Amino acid sequence: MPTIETPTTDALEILHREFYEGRPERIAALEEARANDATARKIQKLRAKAGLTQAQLAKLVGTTASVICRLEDADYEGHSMAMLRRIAAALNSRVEVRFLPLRRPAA
Amino acid sequence: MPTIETPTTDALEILHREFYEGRPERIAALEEARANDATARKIQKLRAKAGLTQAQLAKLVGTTASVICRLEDADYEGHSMAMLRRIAAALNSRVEVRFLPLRRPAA
DNA sequence: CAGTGTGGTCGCAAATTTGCGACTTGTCAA
DNA sequence: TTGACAAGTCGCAAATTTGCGACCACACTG
Repeated sequence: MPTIETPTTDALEILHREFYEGRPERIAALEEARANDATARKIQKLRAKAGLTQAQLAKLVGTTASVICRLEDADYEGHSMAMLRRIAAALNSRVEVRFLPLRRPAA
Repeated sequence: MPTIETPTTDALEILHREFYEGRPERIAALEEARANDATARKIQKLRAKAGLTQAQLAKLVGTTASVICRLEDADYEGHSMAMLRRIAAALNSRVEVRFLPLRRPAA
């Protein structure tokens, strides 16, 4: 156990230092989890904004509620552009993907 | 054949009026083709910017050149977030997806 | 010409996602 | 409590994507 010298009020920051710092593989996994969660919530938000239940959106998209539920699960790793586009189309939107420079972990 | 009254210099616009106007299904297909093409070119551009050949990027990503080639094909319809993220990670980037209001076909 | 490097196509097995029904949980109201 | 509804979980077959080798076309260079 390393001596902790920097006082911290943020438990998350401690965790970050403990498990991720200097470990690119873990950082990639973190980034991936973050991206999946972000996608899931965007779908959920878009559906909520349209005032639809999962079942209603499912019908619009041409699938079932359990599928929508899966897409809105933060731990789901299988997002495909095809499905995202179907969701978007049903909600009168379109999907845009962007490649951005890697967000630098707070110094 | 409808009489064309509005003079046009843009063949693409004529095509658009002929085949897509008022046909939501076709418009969706168009949007999809557009999105696939855009994604393909973003990958290509990102790779070019990094100064890599398809084979080199493939090695970084952990796959083969033919796979990269396929991803850069404008007609490829199978883009997945998982693969896009692998590409991004190899090129020190991250992927962001956004749902945008449907672009209104030019009035 | 032969040799090499880059981009591209095709086919097929392996891995992954989608489709969907069955079932559980939680909430709200009669 | 019962009924109804929204959300969520699980398992499995079907569909789709990925992995990868073999092969073609081109351009360039010795």
